[in-house]
Amino acid sequence: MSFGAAVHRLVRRIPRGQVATYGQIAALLRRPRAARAVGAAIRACPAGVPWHRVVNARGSISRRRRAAGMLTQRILLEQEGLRFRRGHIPLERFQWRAVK
DNA sequence: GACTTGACTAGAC
DNA sequence: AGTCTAGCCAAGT
Repeated sequence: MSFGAAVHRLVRRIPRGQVATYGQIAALLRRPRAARAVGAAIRACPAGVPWHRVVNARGSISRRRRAAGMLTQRILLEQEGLRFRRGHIPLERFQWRAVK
């Protein structure tokens, strides 16, 4: 199974109202230094994958080449009840605690 | 199969 | 507190 497919499978498990970080996803896949590659994988994720629940290590939305998607991500997260404080989501409260 | 490209990160200044 | 840097790694070309 490709790395990308593994990322998508894992992202689908993030519950509504919670978020995970790129580095966290990488670590869960036993590739602790592949955070960047996680971003690349999420860039092309299939429909149905809650890609918006993945944020950077500070709990904020990462910059893209084209900023359009950033607002979309924020809106989707707020629709799930998450609130931004000072430009970021407080991870201590809303980060997904994966079992594995 | 050799570059290039980032939706990354931790650390240094 | 804001920027910069150096590693990193899978995908795309």
